[in-house]
Amino acid sequence: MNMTPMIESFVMHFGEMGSRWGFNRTVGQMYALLVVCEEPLSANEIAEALNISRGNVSMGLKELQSWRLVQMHHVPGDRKDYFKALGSIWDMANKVFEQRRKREMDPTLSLLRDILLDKPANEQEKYAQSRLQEIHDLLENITQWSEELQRLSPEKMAALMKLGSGVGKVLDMKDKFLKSS
Amino acid sequence: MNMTPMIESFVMHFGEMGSRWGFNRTVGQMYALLVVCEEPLSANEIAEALNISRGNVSMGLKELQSWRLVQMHHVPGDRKDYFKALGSIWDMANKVFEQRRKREMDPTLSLLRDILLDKPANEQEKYAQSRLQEIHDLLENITQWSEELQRLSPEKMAALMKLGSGVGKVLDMKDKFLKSS
DNA sequence: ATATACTTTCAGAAATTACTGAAACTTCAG
DNA sequence: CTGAAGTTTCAGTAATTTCTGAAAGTATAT
Repeated sequence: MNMTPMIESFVMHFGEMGSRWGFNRTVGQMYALLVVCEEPLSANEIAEALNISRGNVSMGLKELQSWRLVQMHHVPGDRKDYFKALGSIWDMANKVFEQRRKREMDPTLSLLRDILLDKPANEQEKYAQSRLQEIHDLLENITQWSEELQRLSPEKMAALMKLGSGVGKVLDMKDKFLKSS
Repeated sequence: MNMTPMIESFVMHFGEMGSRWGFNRTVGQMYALLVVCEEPLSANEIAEALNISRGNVSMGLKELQSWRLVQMHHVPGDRKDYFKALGSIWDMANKVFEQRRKREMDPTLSLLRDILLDKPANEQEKYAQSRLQEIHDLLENITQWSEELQRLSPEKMAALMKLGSGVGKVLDMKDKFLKSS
């Protein structure tokens, strides 16, 4: 597995971005490589192509598998494990969103719920709770929304995407529609 | 400025989350503190409350100001600068989304555009480009969407949020509406 | 001008996070 | 059962990121 310059530039870039998207550099590179390669790759091929240690590849693949972004493949008559990116790009985006929601919102939401159950002890806490309530409501809304979006069929998702700058219009439409019925 | 246990637990948690949300721990703590405090705080008060260095506070405030999440305040007859969280919670979420979009999607989008302008040199690159095209389209859609959402008025935003699990229904409605007109 | 009260900068220390590679483990064919 | 071919783990090291604090900078009142 040797990468053409085009593929290499993408793989390296994806590695850099990886850290911003919630996985580390090498995991990002590994995933990028598997996405652009049509045929499955063995762990050794990955390590070689990316020039990283075999152990690191093993851990990275484990992580990608736990996120269901990558699938193991067995080639008959070969003892090696082969790996391939799983699902459509939209699936992968979904997975990333889901992971991030779990790590970035759920813990905060649960802390906020706890705090909001307490009685405010003074004026300062009273004000604080009112702000926390706002944050809580917002996070809960975003969570619900993203769960809803995930449940949407790919076709509906595509329709929603295509709506693009028409979201506002649809809201208006909804009002009209409700009134007229 | 001494924090009650309730406030402290939120501030500390927000600090931990901060790193996941794109700013570092102390910046997260500082912002959390300013959000729950009704009256503006001076840089020294912040440093003292959070037990971090004065220099760090200065850098953090600079960052928060550059994101327009925090506003400087001058109290007449006092030479100190005072700081206060700016805008509604929704504004702040918007800022965070915008920042992240800039850091997490724009660079990738621009790289992908460049790569997709090149002619594929072989079958391997042909396949790679088809996957990259998918990623490109998805990112472009998400970008457009989020820009659209940002442009929406707070009221429409609220309406959209309240829609919650009704997104699917609105899509159906849109079809019906289009047909009937 | 100078003292004072405050803010900012930045080199280096500390803390965190990621990576390596050798050793332990697993699996399977003969 | 043994050894070959493969995988995983994890202690130690490397790289990166964050934080400190002392020094330099700025503004104002007198």
